[in-house]
Amino acid sequence: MARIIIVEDDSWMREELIDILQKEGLEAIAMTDFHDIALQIAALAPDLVLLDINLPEQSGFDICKSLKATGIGPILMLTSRDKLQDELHGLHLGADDYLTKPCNRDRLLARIQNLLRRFAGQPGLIDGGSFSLDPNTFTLYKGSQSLVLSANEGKILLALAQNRAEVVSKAALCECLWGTDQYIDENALQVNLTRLRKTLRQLNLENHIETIRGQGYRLRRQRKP
Amino acid sequence: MARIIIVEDDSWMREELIDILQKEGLEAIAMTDFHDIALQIAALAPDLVLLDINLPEQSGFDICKSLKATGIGPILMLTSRDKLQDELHGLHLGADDYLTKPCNRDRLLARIQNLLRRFAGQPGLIDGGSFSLDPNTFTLYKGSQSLVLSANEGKILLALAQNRAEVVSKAALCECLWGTDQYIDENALQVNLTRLRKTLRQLNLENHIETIRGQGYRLRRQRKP
DNA sequence: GATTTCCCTTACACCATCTGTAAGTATTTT
DNA sequence: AAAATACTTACAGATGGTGTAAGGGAAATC
Repeated sequence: MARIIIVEDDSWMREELIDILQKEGLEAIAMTDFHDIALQIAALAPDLVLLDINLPEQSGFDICKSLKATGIGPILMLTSRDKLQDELHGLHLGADDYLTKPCNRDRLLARIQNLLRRFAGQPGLIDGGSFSLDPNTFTLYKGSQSLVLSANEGKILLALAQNRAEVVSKAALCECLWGTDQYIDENALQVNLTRLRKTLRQLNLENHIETIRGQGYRLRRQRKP
Repeated sequence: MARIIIVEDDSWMREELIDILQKEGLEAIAMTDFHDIALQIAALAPDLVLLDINLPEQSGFDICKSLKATGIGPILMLTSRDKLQDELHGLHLGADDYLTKPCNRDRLLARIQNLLRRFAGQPGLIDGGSFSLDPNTFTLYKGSQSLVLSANEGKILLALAQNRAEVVSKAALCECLWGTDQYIDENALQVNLTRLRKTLRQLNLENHIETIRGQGYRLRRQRKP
């Protein structure tokens, strides 16, 4: 369950936000403005921070800055519509998204889900040496080219890329594909490996999966690091 | 073709970057550091800015700040590995991604493509009233739920959402589906509409597409704005 | 060098999804 | 009531992902 911290001084608005989030099964923690709030927030390790920009003590922008300095996840800023233009440049500096108040409930939730999704995949691409792999979408990047792998291809390549230059056993790969409870066939793995190799060839990634007879497979080290 | 502006004072590095980008079919424009560079960059309307952080005149971070203030697209920062820690907090404040020098060519390109992709979809979600629609992926958001529409469903809903509360003619929707050159069938449109309505029901979006007999269809105005 | 063991490839069938066609039903208008 | 318009359902083709099965190939072993 995603944990969301709300920083908002208007009590009515605050309650409304909590209500909206909790009804969607999100963990909502509300805070009012106070000194050193950024550290407190960071300690709670939220998945997202909902930050009002009009706070009495300090500007939401300052908090945003502090939060980002601690490496905290996505920040969604709230601002009133009539002040939008004044503050837009500030928002762009730190926030990951912003929304004007009053805001549509579903719009707010959509943005939140969007941000959670976007940041769920951090720390981002897996480095496979001569290519990169998005572990969430199984999108494979090489140079300016990219393609989306099928589920099975993605699982295998991810397992190999996560243990780069290490041998990964067939059993381990089978587990990646079908879990522990279900055992399909080592031949099925073999077929999927062939398919993956064929797909890799589309991006000129030939001979990148090395066979270690009797042990398993591993990614060949890249040519030029 | 994506236009990328490079801000880098080291001539060797600059040429290398230009070379890498151009070989990938990207439009590369290189600039060295000078006063008011941000305005010049903004005038070129780049799709991405590749920004070195160690510049003689001013810090890359300042440029980043100025660029973001003008609403310029994604910024990818370059920093040398040994100064990474010193500057990480700065990068987080403005840049959309960062990379350490020296960097792997493919890794650089992968990041660039990633950013271009991420920002291609701006300004983001289409507001459909009681739902939101990502016009690029045809992902439909309502509350915390979401699902991915098929291509045809997405095209229809997008056309309706873009003209919210306006009647969209069948002919216009047909054009959205199959273009001007190919005319399939109004019945085919009808079937796809039924399918879209059925899919919308999965998110409890009932009766959201209104039929205007003899004219076309329109999105019903949302209940609570 | 022959045999065995392991690895690889190919072709097939199944399933799911998306799609247009066609026929029939329901609703509104005249 | 009849006609026009809108809707629903079922069907078939196309595509893509998947496991199965059978056979070819390469490497190790004897």
